[in-house]
Amino acid sequence: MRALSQRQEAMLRFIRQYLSERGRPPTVREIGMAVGISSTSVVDYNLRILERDGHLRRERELSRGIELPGRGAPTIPVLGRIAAGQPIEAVEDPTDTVEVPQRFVDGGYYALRVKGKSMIEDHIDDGDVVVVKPQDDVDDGDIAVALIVEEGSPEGEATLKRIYR
Amino acid sequence: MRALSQRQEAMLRFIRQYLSERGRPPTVREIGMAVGISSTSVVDYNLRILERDGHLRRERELSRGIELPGRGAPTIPVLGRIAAGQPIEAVEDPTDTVEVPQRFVDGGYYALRVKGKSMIEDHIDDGDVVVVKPQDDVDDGDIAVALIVEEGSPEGEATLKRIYR
DNA sequence: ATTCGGCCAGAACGAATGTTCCGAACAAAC
DNA sequence: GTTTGTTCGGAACATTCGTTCTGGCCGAAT
Repeated sequence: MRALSQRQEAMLRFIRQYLSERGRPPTVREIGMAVGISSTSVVDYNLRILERDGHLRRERELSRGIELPGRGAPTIPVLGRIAAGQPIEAVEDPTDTVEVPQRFVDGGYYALRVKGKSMIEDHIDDGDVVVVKPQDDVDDGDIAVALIVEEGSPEGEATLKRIYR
Repeated sequence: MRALSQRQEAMLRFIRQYLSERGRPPTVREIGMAVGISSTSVVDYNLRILERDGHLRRERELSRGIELPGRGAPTIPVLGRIAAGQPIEAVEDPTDTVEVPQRFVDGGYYALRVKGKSMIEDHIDDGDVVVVKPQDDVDDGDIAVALIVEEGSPEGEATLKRIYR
């Protein structure tokens, strides 16, 4: 681990800026163009150093295969589907996730995809994803996922409802 | 503008998910693989439809040249450099920007890159970017950008200081 | 002087990737 | 049935792009 050269600092700055402006990583040649390097081998050479020192990660043989650590919003999994009066469906796609603000990651929150337009008055449309916070007590007017545990139905049933009592 | 087919919906979902997980857009072939399309021409065909209907943008002849609208943190420009006891330098790179939380975009905030380690006790290091909120009155102990307007110096001078009085 | 390591340029190779062409299946309308 | 528009699959092509090879320059160490 050594100090970064001026060129390597410029490369890191450019990658950061390119990423936030364009939403995709730059290519080796784009980096070289930006920091005044004519040869792709030199860019590759310095990228290897930056990777060795932990300033970025690379996927080999992949176009634009540069990743900066600590980027991207955190995600939580979408555990199933929910609709008013319908049971929660099994998870269809285990890789289905949604981006959420940081405060949702460690609070036991989970997400469900809404099926149907029964909550359309609350701007919850078909296909929307609701982030659910488990809590025992609800206040009057809260929107809640009411879970009904039944015999023979290991998953139970759940509906999305506005609670009044 | 027509309703999206099931295939196009699946493509959009996959692109969104890939983007948030990997931090880069997928390739045409990766999209096809994910939604069960064997031919790249079919992916291209549907991507053109999605682009025509405004669901995404594409850069032609560019690998991973897919952009989703409304992505990425908002940015504000870095207007110059600042250092204790030194004048603000002219803007070197008009495309130099920093990502900021949403609340900074419309409050008149602007950003300056810090030169030197004179504020290192406040964890403001050389190369850091400070986001400045213009305000007339400062409280004791605030960190302020003090601007000194001079004759013959149209830009004025500014220093970064902690204010006590 | 010689050697060594760090840094660089130019060129070429091969894989990845976007684009295009051709033909076909299908449904709706006439 | 024929036509028309939409969607699709297979293949080929051209460009982009990551990697590698060869060699050169330069300062420090031997």
